[in-house]
Amino acid sequence: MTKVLLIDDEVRFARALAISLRARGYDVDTATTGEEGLEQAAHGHPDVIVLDLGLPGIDGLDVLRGLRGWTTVPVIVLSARHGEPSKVDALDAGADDYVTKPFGMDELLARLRALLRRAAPADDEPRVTTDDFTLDLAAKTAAAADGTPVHLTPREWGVVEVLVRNEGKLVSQKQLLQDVWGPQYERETDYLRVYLAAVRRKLEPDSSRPKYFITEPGMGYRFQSGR
Amino acid sequence: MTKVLLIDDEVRFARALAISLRARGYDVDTATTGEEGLEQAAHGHPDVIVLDLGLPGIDGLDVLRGLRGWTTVPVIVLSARHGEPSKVDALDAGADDYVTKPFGMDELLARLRALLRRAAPADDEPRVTTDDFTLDLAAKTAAAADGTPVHLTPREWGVVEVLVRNEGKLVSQKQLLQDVWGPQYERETDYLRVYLAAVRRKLEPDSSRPKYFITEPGMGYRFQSGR
DNA sequence: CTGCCCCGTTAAGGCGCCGTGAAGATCCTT
DNA sequence: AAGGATCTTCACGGCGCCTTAACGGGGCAG
Repeated sequence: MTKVLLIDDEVRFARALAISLRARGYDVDTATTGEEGLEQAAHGHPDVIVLDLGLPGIDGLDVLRGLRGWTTVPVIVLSARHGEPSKVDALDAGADDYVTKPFGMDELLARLRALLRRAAPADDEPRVTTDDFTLDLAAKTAAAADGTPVHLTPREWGVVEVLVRNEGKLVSQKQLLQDVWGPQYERETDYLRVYLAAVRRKLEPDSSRPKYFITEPGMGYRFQSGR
Repeated sequence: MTKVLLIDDEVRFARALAISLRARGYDVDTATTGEEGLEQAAHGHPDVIVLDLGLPGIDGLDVLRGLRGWTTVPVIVLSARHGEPSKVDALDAGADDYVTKPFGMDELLARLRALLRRAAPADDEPRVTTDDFTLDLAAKTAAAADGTPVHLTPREWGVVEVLVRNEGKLVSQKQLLQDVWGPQYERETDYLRVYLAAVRRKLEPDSSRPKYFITEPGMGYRFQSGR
């Protein structure tokens, strides 16, 4: 299900929007401050973010920049300001769209659809098969070669998913930590050692000699399916 | 260069916009009817299309649908109509953005930038191939001519990456040390000798007679891909 | 011819990084 | 409130990478 993160301090408006979104089959997270928004963005992995610029505390643009430091998730900015400079600033700070209040709910939803259509293109096979196991990224299920299901915890899935989506490519420790745990965890390399060990124990035929989840010392990790 | 196709029948407006775009380094094609626009879209391979809905003849929405039948090129729709239904229709017909006239030129340009940023992350392969080896800088993989993988350590990758990104150009020892080891190491020329030797041993067919990683005595090093 | 500078080569030492097991903390369900 | 599953934190041992040093060769100038 598509998950929308809504960052807005106007509770009444946010609630109305959340209801509209849920009625149309979206999953909705909400945050009422910039800090909370950044936190939830890292934690909840939304598919799109709706960000109101008129937040108390942190400036909305700083929230946007904080997001863009580590993620390319699509962002629609809402604002009561009509001034053109603020539009340009927001768009150049990394926003994908900018909607001025007041606006029609239907328009916002249409812009959401347009953005999701663009940003989530040809979702090719979220399915990976090797000689020793099968992964279905969409269904979040894993199975050994003989078909017996393998259970992975959420963190383990996070690690596996990032690596598999970058099959063959090296994923730096920093990027892996940012994608799975969030931007403020980029130094916790301990986690990676522990979770790579867990993933290997569950998926590799010989976890002491990994075939699929390869360590590149000092750089990061790599998933390779064949060979 | 980024090419913009501008489909608009208001000649004065189109001309002004074209001038603004060209001044900012875009390549601009123009069309004044829907038919011409479809023709040019097929013929000119634009990177983004700006489409005015208020065209004579063919309805603007039909132009949009005609485009979406065969291409996913980003489209920004312009319109004088303020009605919300038309926005929703256009966005659902495949438009990526919808701007209502009158609007500021800066806003349109900012929306153009945002859209291009999202739609064209088509990072062309950062891949280098020679007769004796291939390098994939993004994936951080190296392979010999016969396909057998070659393992490079982080420092070795650092050296190779700086030299390859400056293909053909001389890179001074100081710059190489600063880029790979950091500014405080700019005098440690010992490192370069050791690591160039390692890189050559792993990549050059005859490491005693380098073809690719050339020493310029007293100055620095150079990577050349052919000959 | 000879001394110097610069570069290539090799090897050894030490340290940082990684894998592993386990225990405490935290979250979630019953 | 209790129990299990999951996440975080820590310490230890081993291996690979980085650093450092020593030696030899080639080019150049005196």
